[in-house]
Amino acid sequence: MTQVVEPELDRFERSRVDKFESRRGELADATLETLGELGFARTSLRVIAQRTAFSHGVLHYYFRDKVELITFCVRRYKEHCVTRYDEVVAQATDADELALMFADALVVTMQEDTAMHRLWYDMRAQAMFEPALRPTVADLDRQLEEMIWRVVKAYAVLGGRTTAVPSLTAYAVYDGLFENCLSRYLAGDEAASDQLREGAGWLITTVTKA
Amino acid sequence: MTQVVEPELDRFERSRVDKFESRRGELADATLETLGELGFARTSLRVIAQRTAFSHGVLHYYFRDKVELITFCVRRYKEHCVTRYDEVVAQATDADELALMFADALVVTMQEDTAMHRLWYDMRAQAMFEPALRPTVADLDRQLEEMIWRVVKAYAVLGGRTTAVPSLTAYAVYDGLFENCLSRYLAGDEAASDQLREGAGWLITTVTKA
DNA sequence: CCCCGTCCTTGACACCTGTCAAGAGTTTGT
DNA sequence: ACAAACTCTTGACAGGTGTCAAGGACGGGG
Repeated sequence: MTQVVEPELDRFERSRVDKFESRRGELADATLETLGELGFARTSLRVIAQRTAFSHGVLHYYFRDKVELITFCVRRYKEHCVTRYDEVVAQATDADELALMFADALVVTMQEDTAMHRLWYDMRAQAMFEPALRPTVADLDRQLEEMIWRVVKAYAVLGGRTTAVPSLTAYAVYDGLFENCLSRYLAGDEAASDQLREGAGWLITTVTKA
Repeated sequence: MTQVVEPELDRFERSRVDKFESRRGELADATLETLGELGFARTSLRVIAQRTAFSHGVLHYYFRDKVELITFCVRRYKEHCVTRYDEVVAQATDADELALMFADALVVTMQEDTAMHRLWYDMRAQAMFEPALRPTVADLDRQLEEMIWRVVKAYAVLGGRTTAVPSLTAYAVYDGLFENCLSRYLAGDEAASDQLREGAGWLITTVTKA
């Protein structure tokens, strides 16, 4: 009996859950888009809903409250960007090539995913005031640190070098460079991209040593 | 006639203006305190006034609107911190001493002026979304860059070295390190101070070269 | 003494926020 | 075809926001 009925229910249940999750994702994407454009403080549920085919009430059908919606969005965003440079690491055959490809990848993502990066820096700043955001931010920060560290280690291995600083420090300086350039890029500074490229190239030689 | 009356009026006018400016400063200090504690998004005029001896209406007597209040506060804050390390530069007699004193000064200000630094990072993130804030933030950013650059140049001169990167890059990496450590310090990470000290010591040797 | 300018309070305004209950509309199972 | 479950809309709520006009309190000059 259970062998016959349960799979039926499972399939059924799964499709229902899938649909639910799919709509959650749809709403989360609209939320991310709005957050990236307006920033944390200026984004309201009504404005988010305005960018979907639905009305503002639907957000409370799919998410308990604003906090759950936003944490869901951040986790979704995380998956998009936390392995961004892994294929660069995989493809590069020597240290110099890796350095160039990595610097280029940084520039490209700064130019293409500008709004999402800006949102990330906004969220991290908000986390300094709102302890509720800290676990999520700290988790994402750690993953970004590991991502940078994979690049640095790969560069060291390919170039026969060793790392010169802890991964935390390496991440911090790369992040500072990126944030600085992003800020200038947003303000219309044409030189920001080149500064990022050159800064990244210089950094990878200094966080490692012969 | 004019020689007699005008100075009287001037003195009179000056004392009136002085009182006005003094109260503006008083209100701005309360505003800064509140901003540092609550952050940009969560600070309202009523909460600010609650921290003074006055009611919320007084803010519109001394400031045209919220934007003028906040820009006034930021310029006031700027003066406090933009020459913070100049005496370190003046006192140090050799490169190693300068490096140690600078690193210590960074740690001390992170620990003592935590709220103000947090506010600064908040404001800079908000400026990415609000073009109205960008001129003020860009101006302060440039002054901070110059402040760091004075330290780096002094280190280079004392140690018989030359600078290895543009001042923009030097500032960006120092800033990234500081922001990262501040964030961890706020979250209660005991190691943040040491990480900042060591990171700063390492950085000053890498943004210069023999 | 009274008046007038300065300083500050009070109370209101229009608007926006997150939240949620009540109920439509739609799909699904029987 | 009927009923039940799911999906979504509507409208309201309590509270918060920046802003400003009206007016009270105070103090020095006529």
